[in-house]
Amino acid sequence: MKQPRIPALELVRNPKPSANKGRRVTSYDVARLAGVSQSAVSRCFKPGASVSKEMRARVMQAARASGYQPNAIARSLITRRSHLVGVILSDFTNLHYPEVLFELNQGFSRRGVHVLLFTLRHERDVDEVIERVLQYQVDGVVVASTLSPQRIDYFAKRQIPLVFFNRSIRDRLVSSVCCDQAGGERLLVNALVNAGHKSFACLSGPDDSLVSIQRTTGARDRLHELGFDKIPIVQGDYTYESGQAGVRELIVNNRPDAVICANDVMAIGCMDTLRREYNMNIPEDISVVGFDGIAPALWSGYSLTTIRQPVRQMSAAAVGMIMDRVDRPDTPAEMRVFAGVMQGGSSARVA
Amino acid sequence: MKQPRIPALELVRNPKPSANKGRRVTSYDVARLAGVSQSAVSRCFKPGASVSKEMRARVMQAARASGYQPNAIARSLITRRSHLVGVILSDFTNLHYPEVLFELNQGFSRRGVHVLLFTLRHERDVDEVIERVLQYQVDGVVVASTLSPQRIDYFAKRQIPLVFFNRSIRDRLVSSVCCDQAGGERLLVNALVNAGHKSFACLSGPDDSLVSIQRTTGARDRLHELGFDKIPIVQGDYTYESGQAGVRELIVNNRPDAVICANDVMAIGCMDTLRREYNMNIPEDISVVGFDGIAPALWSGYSLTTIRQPVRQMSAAAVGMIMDRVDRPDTPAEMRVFAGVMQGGSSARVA
DNA sequence: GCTTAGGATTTTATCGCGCAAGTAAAAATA
DNA sequence: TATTTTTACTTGCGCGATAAAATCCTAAGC
Repeated sequence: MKQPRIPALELVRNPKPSANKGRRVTSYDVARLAGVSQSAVSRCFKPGASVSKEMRARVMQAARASGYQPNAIARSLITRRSHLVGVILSDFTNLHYPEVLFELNQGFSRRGVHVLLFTLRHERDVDEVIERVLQYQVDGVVVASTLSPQRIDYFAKRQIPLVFFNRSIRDRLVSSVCCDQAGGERLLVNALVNAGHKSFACLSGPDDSLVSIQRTTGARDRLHELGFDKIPIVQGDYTYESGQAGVRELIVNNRPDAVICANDVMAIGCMDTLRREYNMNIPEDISVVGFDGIAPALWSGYSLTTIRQPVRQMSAAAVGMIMDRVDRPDTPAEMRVFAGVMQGGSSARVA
Repeated sequence: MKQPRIPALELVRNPKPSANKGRRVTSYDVARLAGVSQSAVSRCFKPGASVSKEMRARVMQAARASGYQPNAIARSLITRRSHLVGVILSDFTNLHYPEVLFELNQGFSRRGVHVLLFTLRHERDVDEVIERVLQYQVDGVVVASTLSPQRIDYFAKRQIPLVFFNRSIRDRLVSSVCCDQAGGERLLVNALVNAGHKSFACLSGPDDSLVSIQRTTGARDRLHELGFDKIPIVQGDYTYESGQAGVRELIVNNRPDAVICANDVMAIGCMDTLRREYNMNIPEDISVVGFDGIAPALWSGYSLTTIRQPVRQMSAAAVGMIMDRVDRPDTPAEMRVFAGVMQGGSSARVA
């Protein structure tokens, strides 16, 4: 049975075209204004669609006149592509993360994808946050935190691209972009040992941080290989203050001639404390090395010897991996490990 | 020829409930699993809806079993509330912005609203970026950049809440949250003058930055009031390097005994250069002051005397203003100006 | 010259993405 | 029976994909 043409639907939709205060302008409005069908408007906004020149001109003019902008939300419902990605980071006190976020955002933005940002106060909040991310039908998720295996399974089953940033999972291979933490530490240790340092100490991050463990054990293992045993390790939490507190403890108990810090911010805390509270000269009296390569490490007041993570390349890789898997969902998981590069400074005597 | 009605719609929708690989779970799926209607499922996820205990339990169990999460995109289409806000910031090299972003994100997150992040390479890109933000039907926009009057009109007409962060518009009152830039500079100048400084110099930000203009003219005007004329001003761009370059120029040409920097990062660049290149003691030989109160200003290596912007309060205010206007669109525009607080350090002799 | 078949192109009509609001109906309670 | 709670049905948010219809173009045929 044939439906009769729906009468005057347009009038019902928008009783007074002039009084659309606060109302959104839809493609119907533009269609009516241009005297064409709604789908014609739709095709005009889709690159590569077959539209005649006159039609496109007329529609575009009507669109401009009415201030029409396609509704990305409605569009994503039908295309099943939101052009949204979730980025989940822990905190910003570690100055490394803002740099990562900036690069990720730039990378996605260039591809017409937008970043939905989530920051965690504690890594254990991640599961609750993930649920909220997923409700927005993001095209993918970049996460700098660990996830439960069930959660990872869920992503796999739903075929939602997921890339870990500087995290990897023991049991299975998941897509991730990492910096070679242990390798970086080995570079630092080699340089310190070659320069004649004899007693070492480590300042680690929080013990639920995999990155911290990788770095600290990387350094310790290499020291063991080179014949240095019983390396004292003090635990910090990546903050400046914990760098200060940690080095005080080390100075009192161990008086090392090289302090290996699990990140730059703590290394900077160390340096300030060594100079101002213990009147030590760096690197003559003691060497300090960090990890990350944050901007302040380059400030001439510190000139920190550290391992710079190639943040730009790593971010570009993460973006690329997400987008590849968006286009072809069966792309297999891949781990990409980037070498950190030693950034010579003057906070350590190195060979 | 007329198509026959598609039969067995549910079966077409999801041929094999068990094999829904990659397919989204919808409220229909949950409804079928729980043996209820789709609207019942919908109401179970709406707080305050009238649903019997047994029904809710059954639905929730089915939801859990199938891994159902409501589709926020589809929901927002009908409710006209996306629970998304756009945050537009310029760059991250100024370490102040990550702090702002973090606080904004926390504030919105607590209210169940999510941040869509946009960063500008140049402030002039803002119009293009705004269009993309609006396509996502954001509930509001927080922007730390200037906007054209037409664009502001557009927001007003569409009744989209818009709050400027540390920007205000000359011609009309728009909703904004600001720090009292000039007032902060006056505090600094007063303290410097009282401590006996005689020759001053300013290091400004880029000349398209309203904030920089407000700060630098604020300082200069107060100096004029106190009888100090002809204050040399060197222009920087808020970066560490421009702080270094700027102070070199000042030392060669003017040799001031107090340098007033338009932000902390430049002030830090100044300090490092004065100490390392000119062997000067701070604050004995020269005083340096900044503005913002970023975390590194508190590092004991700098202990910068500066004006701390109350970032947390300002962000909370911005969040509140957006949300108020979301709930009641006719809330009038309001400008909230927060006092910066002087953060005593040891980078300047102050009274 | 005009007409028309046949194909290529453009345009229109319809449907549904997933959900929630409104309304009508049914069940439970007073 | 009258009232309240709970449930089911229908519709439409705004748009894009699809298929159907309309239009245009070309060239053969008279």
